[in-house]
Order: sequence, then structure tokens, then C-alpha cells
Amino acid sequence: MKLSVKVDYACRVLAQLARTFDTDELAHIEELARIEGVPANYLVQILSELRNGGLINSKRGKQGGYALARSPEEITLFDIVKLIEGEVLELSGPGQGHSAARVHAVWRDIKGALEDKCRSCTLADMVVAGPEEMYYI
Amino acid sequence: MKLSVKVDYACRVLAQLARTFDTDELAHIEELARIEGVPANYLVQILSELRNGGLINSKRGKQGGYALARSPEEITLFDIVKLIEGEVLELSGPGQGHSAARVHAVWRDIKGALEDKCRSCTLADMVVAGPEEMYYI
DNA sequence: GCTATTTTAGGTTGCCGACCTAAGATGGCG
DNA sequence: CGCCATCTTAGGTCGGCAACCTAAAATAGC
Repeated sequence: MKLSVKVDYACRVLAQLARTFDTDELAHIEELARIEGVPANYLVQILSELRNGGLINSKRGKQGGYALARSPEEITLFDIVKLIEGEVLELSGPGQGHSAARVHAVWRDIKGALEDKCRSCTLADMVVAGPEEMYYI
Repeated sequence: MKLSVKVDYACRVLAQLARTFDTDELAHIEELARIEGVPANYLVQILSELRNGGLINSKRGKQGGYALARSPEEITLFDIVKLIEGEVLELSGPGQGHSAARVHAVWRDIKGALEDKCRSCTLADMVVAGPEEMYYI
């Protein structure tokens, strides 16, 4: 029950893309990797998945790059996690045993609550108000 | 972001122990393993952790066995997960990057909500009303 | 005191997935 | 055509989970 680094990376990169959403400039991989502190070679895979999932658009060629496909308010945490991980909370199958079914039902309830919470958080919540708030921690 | 099999096993065994809480009989490992469909050799480890964490009591010797340390209503899902996994939701460290801190704050919010939800679920919720509802699935 | 039964405490193996690297393939632009 | 940046994909390492096994400690009963 832990948050994967991959999802964390995806959120941070998407947040950065959200900052330049209103402009028409495209972000490059190297630039994103440097600003958000993500391994560039790994970021390639993540951006590819985000593109196949329809969260971002890409443009190839010499002046290519990446940009958000929708506005930050329309991209929720649920979308991101579901795309990267497949499930927000993956339960172990009902299994066999006297209490298996009942316990499973309780966990489904937990899962539903978690999904609702994730749906209420958008990319806009992950972007600081000012462009530069705290440079190093 | 998945629920470990270990926690699932722990919940099921604890639910079974909750059924016989009002009586004074002690449950044996082999019996628990058979009823809940948990590998006996693995269950040994889990029960040991639950005992060290103070959720159950054990009695050694020829007529030994296991029993809940508190009433089912006083044992929450939060207690179980925290004991077995250490954290309900383990976040990846703040890291370094432009959006790292802000994204981390959002996830802390999610984590808090999940913990509250887990605190509202007790072992009593995992025990079916009747003693024998469905014997085999 | 001896034995049987049970818990306790370790260690070990197999396996899968996360994380990362690296190199080739593709396509736009001058 | 040649450059550049994205796209694809094939591995490779690492750690943790799940499961099993063995030996040791404790206790009730004979």
C-alpha cells in the first residue's frame, strides 16, 4: 500500500506542463527532466504512456515537444493513477475462506472512498500560485 | 498502490477470532488456517506480528492458542494495516523538483482521508451477523 | 521429570514488479 | 538529404513479498 515513484513523477511532470498550458510553447523532455528532477530516460516511458492515455499531446520533429491535452482543471488525480497503475487500489481477489467475502466487501468500500477523493483533486491543485515559491527545500 | 495479501490474511483471521471473542475458547493455528484458507506456515508469522503489536494474546503449551486482546469494536482497520505494513499509504519522499513539494502536499491530503476512513472501520464490520452464513462459496 | 503439543524465532528460496539504462526506429524541418 | 527530438523496445538490476522449512522455547498433563 504505497504510492509508486512512477505516479509521483507523472504528477510532477504534468503539474509542470500545467504551468505553461495557456501559452503555446511545447516542453522538451530534457527540460522537464531537469526542472522536476526526473531521470530523463525513465521520463520517456512515462510520457509515452501519458500520451497513449490521451492526457497529453506530442509533436515530433525538430520543434516538437509535449503539452497538456486538456485544461488542468479537467485532469484529475484519478485519471493519472488509473492510467499509470491500472487501478487506484488493487484488492487481492475474494479468495476462499470463511471471512473472505465479508472482508472483501469492507475493502471495496475503502476503495470507493479513495477513488472519490482522487476524483476531487485536479492538476490545478498541484500548481503553486506564484511561478517561483520555494526554489530549494 | 495495492492491498497486500498479508493484510488480507490478517483481517480474515482476526475476523474469525472476533467470532469467538465472547467465549473463552482459544483458536489453534491449524484450525484458523483451514477455516480461512491461509497457508499455515505463513499464518505463523502473521500471528506473531499481531501478538507483538498487542492485537491478540497467545497462550503456549498443550492447551494454548490465540484470542483477541480487545473487543472487535475496539480494533480498527487502521490498527491492523499500520501494524502489518507500517504505513497505511507510504508516500515517496518529497524529492527535489519544481513541483515536488506541492504534489507531495496533495498526496498527504489523500493519505489523511484514507487513514480517517480506515479508522472508521472496525473488526465488527467484518463479521457476518449469523455464525454460519455461507459455508462454502 | 518426561513427553507431547503448541508457540516463537530465525533463515532461505522463488518469483514478480518497480525502476532505470541503452540503443535502435521513426518522422518533421531546414 | 541530414539534423534533431520524439517514439519504440529490449533488456538488466534490485528489492520485497509470499511461502516454506527447521530448530528452539514454553507449558499442560501424565
